[in-house]
Amino acid sequence: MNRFSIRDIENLTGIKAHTIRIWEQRYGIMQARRTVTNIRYYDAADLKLALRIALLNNYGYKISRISSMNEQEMNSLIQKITDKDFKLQLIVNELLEATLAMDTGHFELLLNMYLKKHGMEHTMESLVFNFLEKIGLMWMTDRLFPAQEHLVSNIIYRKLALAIEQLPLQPAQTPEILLFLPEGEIHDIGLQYVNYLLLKKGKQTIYLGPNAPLSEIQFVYDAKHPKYIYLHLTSIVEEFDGNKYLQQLSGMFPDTTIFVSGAMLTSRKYKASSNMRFFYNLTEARNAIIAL
DNA sequence: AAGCCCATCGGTCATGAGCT
DNA sequence: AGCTCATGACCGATGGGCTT
Repeated sequence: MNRFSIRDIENLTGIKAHTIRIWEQRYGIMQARRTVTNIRYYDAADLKLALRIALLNNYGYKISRISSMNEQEMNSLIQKITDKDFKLQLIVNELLEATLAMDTGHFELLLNMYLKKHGMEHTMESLVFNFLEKIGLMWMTDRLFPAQEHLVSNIIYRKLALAIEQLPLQPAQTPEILLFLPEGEIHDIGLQYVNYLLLKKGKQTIYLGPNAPLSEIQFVYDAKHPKYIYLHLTSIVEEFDGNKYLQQLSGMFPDTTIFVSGAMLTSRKYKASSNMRFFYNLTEARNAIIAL
């Protein structure tokens, strides 16, 4: 945990592992410590530096130039660059560093600054999802303590809840869309964000949230008769038979259009029933759902 | 301007060893 | 056994600088 392999660094920075080895060899940067069996490993401080180097390198700085800089030079150079994408990546990196350091104060400060400047939608779509993608990568490979992930996702969740709270109350009408995550799926920031967008558009929603068993869906459905159902599948648990689950769901609510999103749907074994619409990423799903 | 040389960068391949 | 990692050799693309 919080100890990274060269592959982790590759995934998080986008620099190929071999290139990292070559840079280390040729320029002496990103020096790794080694296990007793000579395998490279990196800590949070190494990752922080690697992210900076990757950022500058992507921006066009030659590695020979970067490797000749000391930390202060690098920092002042980074501060000078005003390119939008560069700034965004920089903040994503800072969020990542704050997460590893469990510096919730700094994390919230960064998030608040961005929210104030860009608003909820832009913050979620460009900053938060970008950040969550990297966090997800670390989470899936056990590079992050669950507590570290929880601390920061709670902050994001709180911002969303506050934004929802501040929306004007809608007059009661037929609920249009039921949102939930299946049992075992606990990461509902994306779902809550879709909920926020729908509410903002004046749609009625029923938000069942994460970890919702089918019996509960049935119960709520019978009482509220939503026009649409939306669910997102994030993490694939070994025991979870997605196809069987989706077929079951489709059979339970044959007259309701069911929207499903999640990267796992790209696998060929998943087939959408006639009342089901698949979306391979959250952005597509979001756009389709708010257009309802 | 065109041609050439050379350094730099980053990619592939082969090989041997570690990991699960 | 099959994947992952480390290393070295080599190769092609690029670009700066120099000569013709």
